[in-house]
Order: sequence, then C-alpha cells, then structure tokens
Amino acid sequence: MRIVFMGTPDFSVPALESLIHSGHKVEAVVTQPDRPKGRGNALSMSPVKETALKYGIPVFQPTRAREASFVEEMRKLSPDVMVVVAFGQILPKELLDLPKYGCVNIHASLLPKYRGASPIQWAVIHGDKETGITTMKMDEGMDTGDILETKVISLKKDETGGSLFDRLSKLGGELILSTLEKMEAQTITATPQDHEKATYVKKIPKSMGEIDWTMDAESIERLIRGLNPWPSAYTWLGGKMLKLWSAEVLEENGRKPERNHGGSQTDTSKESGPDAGVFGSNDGEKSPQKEAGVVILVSDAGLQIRTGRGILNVTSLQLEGKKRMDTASFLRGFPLKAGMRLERS
RNA sequence: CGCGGGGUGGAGCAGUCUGGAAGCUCGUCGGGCUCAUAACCCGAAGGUCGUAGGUUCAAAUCCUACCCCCGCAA
Repeated sequence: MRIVFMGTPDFSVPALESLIHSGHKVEAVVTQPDRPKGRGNALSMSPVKETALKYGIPVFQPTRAREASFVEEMRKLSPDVMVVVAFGQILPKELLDLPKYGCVNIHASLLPKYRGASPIQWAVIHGDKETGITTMKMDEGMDTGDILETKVISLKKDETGGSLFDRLSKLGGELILSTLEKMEAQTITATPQDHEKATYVKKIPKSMGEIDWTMDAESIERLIRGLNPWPSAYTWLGGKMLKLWSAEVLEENGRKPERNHGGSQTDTSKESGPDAGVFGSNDGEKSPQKEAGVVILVSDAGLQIRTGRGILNVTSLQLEGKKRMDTASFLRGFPLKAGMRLERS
C-alpha cells in the first residue's frame, strides 16, 4: 500500500521503520515543526523527521494539519492509507476521509480504556496487570474510532513508564503490519468501542511528579515507576529538587512484604524500625500523616521514608545538578540523617 | 547567544572566595581479631585535580578558550 505516515516522538519511530521495511511504500512523513529544545534552546527536529531523512522520505511539517494547502498536498499524494501514531495534532475530517482505507491510529492502551494523551504512564501508575496496543479506524473523536486489532501484554513487576513505552512502541510496529495486511485482504472487521466503558487520561503535567508523602507507599512506588524516565517523581531536600528513580515498599517493621514476620505491631505507637528512637519527642500523637515524608533510617540498603501508610525504601535517586546514582553512593557524599523531612522549604 | 550547577585515586564528595605539602566517607588489596560477619582494629596500593594556553618564585585554587555531564525553562 502507499502510505502517508504521521507521527512525532520516539514512540512513533518503530512503527515508521516497520512500515519502511515492509512491502509497503511510505510516500511521505508528516511531523510537527522543528522546535527549540534542550539546553541552549537549539532548534531540533522530531525523532520521526530524523528517521524519515535517514531513509530519504519527503517530510511535511504543517503548523496546523487543517491548513488548506497541506490538505491539498495530501490529496495530491492520494495515499491508500494514513497511519497516525502520536502525531500531536487533531486531523480534520477532510484528511480522515481522504485515503481509500481511511486513517489508522496506533494507540498504546486497550481501548476504550485510557483514551487520550498518556496511557502508558497511567497503566503503570494504576498498577494494572496488563495493557496493550490497539489499532483503530480514526474518526473525529479523541480515540473513539472503531477497533481493528488489539494485542495484550502483561506488566512486569519492575515496569517503568520507559520500559513499557519501549515494549508497546515495538508492539505497535508489529501490529500495524498485521492490521494493514488484513485491511487490504478485507478480512478484518472494525468493531465499535463500548463507549460506556471509556476512560480518559490527560497529558501528564510535570507537577504530577511531586510526591505527596501522605499517600500510601505502594502508590508512591508506582508513581515513581510510572514517571520514570519522564517527567520523573521528585521531592525536595534542602531546597533542592531530589528525583527518585527507584524504590521498594516495606512494611511498618521495615521488612519486605513477602516475609510476614509475625510481628504484631500494626500501629505506629512504638518501634517502626531499628532506629525508632528518632521520634522521641513526638509524644503519643504519632499519626502517620504528620510524620509522612520523614526519613526514618539511612543505610547502604536505602533510604527509608515514612509515608501515609507503609515505608518507602528509596534505592536510586538524583539530586538537582547531580547525576543519577544509587542511594548508597549518594550517601557517601551527602550526610543525610534520620529525622530529616523531605519537603519543599 | 534562555537561566543555573558540576568535572579532584575505582564510587560519592571536601578543598577553589583569602595561591604555598592531595584530603574525607566508602570500595579494593594485605594482615589481625572473632564460632562468625556487610562488624571491628592495623597497614598498603591507587590521582595528568576535564583539556589547552596564560599570570606567578609557586596554580586544584587566579585569567582566557575549548570539551563533557547534569538541573530548570520550552
């Protein structure tokens, strides 16, 4: 088939390459205009554009996809199908109706769940057991088109936004080939989504990474994984931003959840770990809420922090201006003591 | 020229302002102690102080240029 590919970020690249290396002909690539980016504000091109240039494919970068001149260009190309992967712009109906087989979108979730901008991170943040890729026939709504094919994968225990991003991105490249093949052979039926069950996820703002220590440890741990490597979960230490890259959940007694050590101290009235002494002054009122964010134990094995429920053991972090490192290394150069509180000051 | 932090033995850092013997925590190696240990004690190896110039009797430290890493902002 003669294809026009539309996409912008890294996520789109595997699909583009997969199409290029298939029997299809990618006539043109459409991507967002070059933007100032990174340190020094240097103008840089989208990953999709870089890939297109590498293979010598014509690139279009309309400011707005609904511009008449752009639509006209596409009409001239008269592609059989347009494949859209994380393009970043809404397509006008004229474009949707233009190709013979319509526009096919690759979405990184099992629709109708997680329609919208950031399905990958949310699957991790919510602690879902599985997620996947959906190819669908685009219509005018946001991810509301009829479903063509889906592919399910299960999340790993240490899945991060980044690792899932990579896996789904590759999977998308595989699934689109299968979908196009079946469309061409007319052996596929587009199934309408169950709109009743639809859920939406918004674009993730950077501020979402600021950790609320009154949440329970499991949620925080998932947030850290979901937002790794971007935009990352963070807290504050001495007025500086402290990014947390990986952590594990511990029970109140400081042990890992697996081995339930019979210890019956379910409340926080006394010991909460080997160094419980640091709380000496807090009398009886020790609501976890008040102590949330306090460092309760510092060791090479990690940095134990009290949360609204449970303890979070941070094992890898990064202080503003420094590079990412494991907690043990960090502690050798930064004298962090138990009792300190991680909060914005 | 968007703003800012940093490059010092294998790791993480101090020292730079106020030039004048290369230091701290840890790791590594050797020895000791111990029933034993990631514990403790003693000792050792290991560094072009990012690169290139300049100033000086003397530069990690002051000046100039460049390279690399990182945080913010988009």
